[in-house]
Amino acid sequence: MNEGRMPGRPRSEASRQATLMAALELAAEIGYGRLTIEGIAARAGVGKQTIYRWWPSKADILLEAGAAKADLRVPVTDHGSYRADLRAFLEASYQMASHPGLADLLRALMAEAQIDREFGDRFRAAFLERRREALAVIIDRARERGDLPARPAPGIVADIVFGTIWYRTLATRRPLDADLVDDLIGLLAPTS
Amino acid sequence: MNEGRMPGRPRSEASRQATLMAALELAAEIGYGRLTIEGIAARAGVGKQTIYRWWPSKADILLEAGAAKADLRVPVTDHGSYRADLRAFLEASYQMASHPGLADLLRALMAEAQIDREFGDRFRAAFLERRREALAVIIDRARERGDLPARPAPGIVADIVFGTIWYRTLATRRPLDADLVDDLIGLLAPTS
Amino acid sequence: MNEGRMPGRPRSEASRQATLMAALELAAEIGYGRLTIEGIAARAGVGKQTIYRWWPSKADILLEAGAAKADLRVPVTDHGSYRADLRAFLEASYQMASHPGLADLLRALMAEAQIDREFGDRFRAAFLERRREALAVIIDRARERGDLPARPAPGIVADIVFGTIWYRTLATRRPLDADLVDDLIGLLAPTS
Amino acid sequence: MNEGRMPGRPRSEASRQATLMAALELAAEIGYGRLTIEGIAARAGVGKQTIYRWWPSKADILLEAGAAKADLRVPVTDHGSYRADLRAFLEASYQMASHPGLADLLRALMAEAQIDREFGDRFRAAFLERRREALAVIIDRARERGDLPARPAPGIVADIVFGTIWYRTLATRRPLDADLVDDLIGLLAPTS
DNA sequence: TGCTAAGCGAGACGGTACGTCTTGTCTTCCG
DNA sequence: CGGAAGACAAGACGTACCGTCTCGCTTAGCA
Repeated sequence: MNEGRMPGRPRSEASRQATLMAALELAAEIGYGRLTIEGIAARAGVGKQTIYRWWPSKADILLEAGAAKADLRVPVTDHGSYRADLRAFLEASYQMASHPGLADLLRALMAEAQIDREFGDRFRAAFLERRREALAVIIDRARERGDLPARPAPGIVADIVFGTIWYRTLATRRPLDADLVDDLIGLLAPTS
Repeated sequence: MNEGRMPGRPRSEASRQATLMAALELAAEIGYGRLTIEGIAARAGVGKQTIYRWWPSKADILLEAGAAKADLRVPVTDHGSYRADLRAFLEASYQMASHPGLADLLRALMAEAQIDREFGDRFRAAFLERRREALAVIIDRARERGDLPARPAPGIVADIVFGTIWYRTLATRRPLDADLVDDLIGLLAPTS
Repeated sequence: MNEGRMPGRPRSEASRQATLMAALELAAEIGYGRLTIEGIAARAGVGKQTIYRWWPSKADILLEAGAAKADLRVPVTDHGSYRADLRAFLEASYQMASHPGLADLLRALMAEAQIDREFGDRFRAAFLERRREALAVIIDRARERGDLPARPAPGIVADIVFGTIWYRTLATRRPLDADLVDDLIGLLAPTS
Repeated sequence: MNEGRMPGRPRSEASRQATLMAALELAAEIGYGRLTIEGIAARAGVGKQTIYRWWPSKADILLEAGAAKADLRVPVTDHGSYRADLRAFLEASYQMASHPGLADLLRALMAEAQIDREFGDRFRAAFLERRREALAVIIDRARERGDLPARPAPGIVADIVFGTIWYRTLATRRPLDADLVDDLIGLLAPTS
């Protein structure tokens, strides 16, 4: 649909990259709370209007920057059993949530999603739902194998898994650890 | 230690109440994102300085207002078994999270706790830790009864319980429901 | 040095004019003491920052507004004699000091010059010194004509002339009148 | 009518003195522009209300403090001639205006008199008119002696004398000096 | 000796204005 | 026409003082 050349000067990829980079750096240096559009524009050497033209809010800049930096796909390769698949998924997740810069970014985006409803919808679609879909692949595979416990229901497994990860990130600020992974697997994919 | 009268004009309880009330009302009407200290002061008929003198941020006003409104103690009365105690606790929690005004308030406070580190510490101490302590009472009672499963460890039970509740509140915006309560109990306090 | 176009949006002449006008009107209506930058901005339909960007204080706004309104050059045209030149100068001055709005403005600026040292320097340079220079032209001309009394010295003539005008304005609030003009001329430029 | 003792606790002379002293010291240290009633009360160890009970503005405190400190009567003792009386008066005046603390105080009070009309009336009555009356004594004595020039009229002499002194104080910030005294006497009380 | 009345230090109150910061829009010139 | 620069209107921020109002406590004269 986009193959026909657009009229006028094309969007500057350099400005886009500079903006995303500046937003990530500034957020890391001064924190999301003190992040401003003016600051990002100044750091990036970019006009403010250029930012307003392409992103609806500073949270959207970070969402795109985060998506670009850490391509957030989690491995859903087949490890032979639901239990092994789940362990791999959880360990990848806790790797991710343990990276301090990334954890700070996710905290800020989840916070903004509560305050700005419209960004919340975009964040859910662009991040939260993708993560649930990744887990859904594992669960579907287990169901086909006949490997999946009757309870809890698939959606509730996701609520428990992601709930625990997010609660650790947002409320206790302790990262996910190996003990918690073991306990979750013991509960959700028992051996017997 | 404080019973000796302080010198100077005593704090006005009327102003305190008016501020808390105004903050709750305005947050409900226009949302936390558009809430301002100026607006609260105007609605309450109170000087801005009076607010700044007693609360460090608008989130702290809402924290105190929420604590005053819904005295957040959850029932930890003894229902005879860990399973019954846990069910009562979860049902009370999901009652609370289902109250739309209260859920919005908690979302906003959890969001602010991510953005403002110092408020985060106060929020954790005044709300999150109290909730964990309530659950700890139930778990201790179960341990004394010999009613408590070996795994998961008590702290992790709390992470799973509160994680699931908060994830539903923050990420899916669907309240806790009876199915989820059943599944959680099935996992954490199995019958056999 | 400035002829090359500046980058960015140029200063809005409309905002500048509106600010000067609003300041003069408000000062006339409510008096200098009750004049506020917020009020000027509101009346002018201008952002506060636009005012702070271009003027260091409300007194400077009025100084510029006054300079713009009554272009304060006094006639120094040659009337043939020191006596006639001096009379013309004094009569123009007392015309000016008799205009009630202008007298109020000058009173306020002289007052502010006492309280704010830095504005005092600007006021001296932009107004008081210019007036002394105008009188100096008359005195120089008289000296060339051989028309100038030996005493008092030129600088002291200025102190006496302007001192009397300002004292009437500030201390007695009676404007300069014809009698005082006659007496000053009789003293400073006697006939014999 | 007031000689009968008032009921209630009498005014504290200690608080009055502390207030006047604190006002003078603070004005000298930080300048009239940054002087505040709160600051005076704090420095004096006095309640704000105690100040508001007795003085209508900070300028009135300084007016009373100045009057107390330098009792401002100028010598009007008879020196035998108008010329000698005038010289004594001018020299006493320029002594006064040369004292830097006092000059700053007078500048501030004259400035405030322009901005606050009601204080202006009090300042005129308590200070400016008294000074004119002192000069009037000298002029009356000269008239009785037959020593007084026909022109300028007595009131205009005062305008010229005080005008010159104040102009030097307010506009040029150079104190009155011996040359100016000589020239003024030469003009207003010529020898022949 | 106790009562009444006003002044006292302290400090919170409702407000106003400050000067700064940020937002999102606009207006210019350059490439 | 996209982009950098930067001025613009709007308005919230947190601070400083304002002038007023309670407090509990003197400190006097009057009973």
